[in-house]
Amino acid sequence: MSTSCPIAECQHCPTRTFCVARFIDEEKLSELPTLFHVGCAYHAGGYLFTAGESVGDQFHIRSGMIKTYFINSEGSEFVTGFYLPGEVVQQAGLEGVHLQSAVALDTSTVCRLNIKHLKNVASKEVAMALCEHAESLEVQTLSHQLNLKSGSAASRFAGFCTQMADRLHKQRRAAHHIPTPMTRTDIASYLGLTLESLSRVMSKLKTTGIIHAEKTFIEIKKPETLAMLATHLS
Amino acid sequence: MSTSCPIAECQHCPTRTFCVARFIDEEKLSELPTLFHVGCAYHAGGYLFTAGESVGDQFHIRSGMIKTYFINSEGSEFVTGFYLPGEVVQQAGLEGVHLQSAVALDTSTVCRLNIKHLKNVASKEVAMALCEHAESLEVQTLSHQLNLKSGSAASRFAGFCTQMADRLHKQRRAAHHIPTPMTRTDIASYLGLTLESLSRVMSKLKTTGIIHAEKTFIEIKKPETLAMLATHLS
DNA sequence: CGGGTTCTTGAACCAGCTCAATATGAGTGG
DNA sequence: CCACTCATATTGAGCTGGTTCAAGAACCCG
Repeated sequence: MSTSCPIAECQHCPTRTFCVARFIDEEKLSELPTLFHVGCAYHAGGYLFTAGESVGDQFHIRSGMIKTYFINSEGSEFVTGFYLPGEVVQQAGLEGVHLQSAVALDTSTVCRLNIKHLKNVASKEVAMALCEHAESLEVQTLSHQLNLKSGSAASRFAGFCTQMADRLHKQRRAAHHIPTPMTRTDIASYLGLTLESLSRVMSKLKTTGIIHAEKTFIEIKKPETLAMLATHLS
Repeated sequence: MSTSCPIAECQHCPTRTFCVARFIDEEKLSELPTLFHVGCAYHAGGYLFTAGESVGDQFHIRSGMIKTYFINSEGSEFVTGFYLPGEVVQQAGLEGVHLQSAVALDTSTVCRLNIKHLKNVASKEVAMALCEHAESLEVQTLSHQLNLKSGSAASRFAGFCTQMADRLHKQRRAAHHIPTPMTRTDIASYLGLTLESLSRVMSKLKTTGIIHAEKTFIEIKKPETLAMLATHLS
């Protein structure tokens, strides 16, 4: 149950309570330095991995923001997710080849955990931690899928905001202030909308005082109204 | 590498080459009977599990067809997948509570593998097999997500057909003949369309001779045209 | 202060939705 | 075996929200 991490940098790490490192046996701790790289730095536009590369690492975000996307057969980009500090970017299947690419939207630091080595020292607790990740990923995917299918443009955007707010809250950060280092085009793609539709929706929500939006952040003024918009499908 | 299964019923099982049972150590084989139930029968409308139940089993489909779905906050049903013989229905996170419900669309037989027991006898190979499942699930989810975002009604339906055809082919079955024990409403929900839109699309494809459709099956007449429709987003 | 990218706003159009009527088919009971 | 009933599927007509195309405004960075 000890959540203390042997490496000094980990003490203040936002992912400390999630990190699989907390499950590694005492006698295996010495292998940790070969197991992962702590706090790799990326600047905006830097790739964590690209589609087609073989899967090697699990990426724990410590600061900044990451977007994942893939390219369809016609060359258009489809954004599949945004990841906050404290969250983990990984392929659900930890084998094979990356299906997506992951890129830093901002200056970001990331811990890279080598999966192959991880498996060698893996205990049942580690396996369970990986399963937990998979589950929370699935929850996110399902709710996103629901959002894509059902909602109007406004409800999709509202859903995006409330989801981000929830995730920020989970990381002990201000839920009403959503940083947006990504472009509007990225958000639109994530929501399955055009840039213009998204822009219109945001304008309307701005004039009704539900949100305040600037280039680099969205501020939620009326969370309840937004939550209603998100669930009330119309 | 031995793929022989100790239980007689398994010899002709379509999931034999996927089944995690092939990785269980010889000395643990005796525990198999407590590990899973072979060939549970469900009739149309029978539930494998429902949302909210705690996750206990992994379901290997041997015959029939299964649909998974969930209900949103407003009570409408959203179909998330159809599963063929030889495929596996499971929660990606093998812990916690089911997020979705799974129901038989037809008379179906299913092997229920108890996950808790499975983990006790689990080897690294089993863990890897579970990861493989997770990966193929992710591939499916991503391509479905893409389909939902990008395509017209026709391309979504075409995507559905070609995906089903691929999966049937993978199970050594006639790829051009897709059994459809589900209702049109189910398919429409899966594709994020209304029943009427789907019906119109199917009618058009029928009159152009690309498919032939009856209540219980869809027959693909021109696979290439259909594949083109699926990828060519317009 | 340009020059490029990103974002906003407007106007026309169209794919898919809604509402509504009809058709088909499976199941039931006479 | 046929008639009735209910659920499911098809087809039509009009509407609407989101897209497309296009022009202009704001912003960033050298």
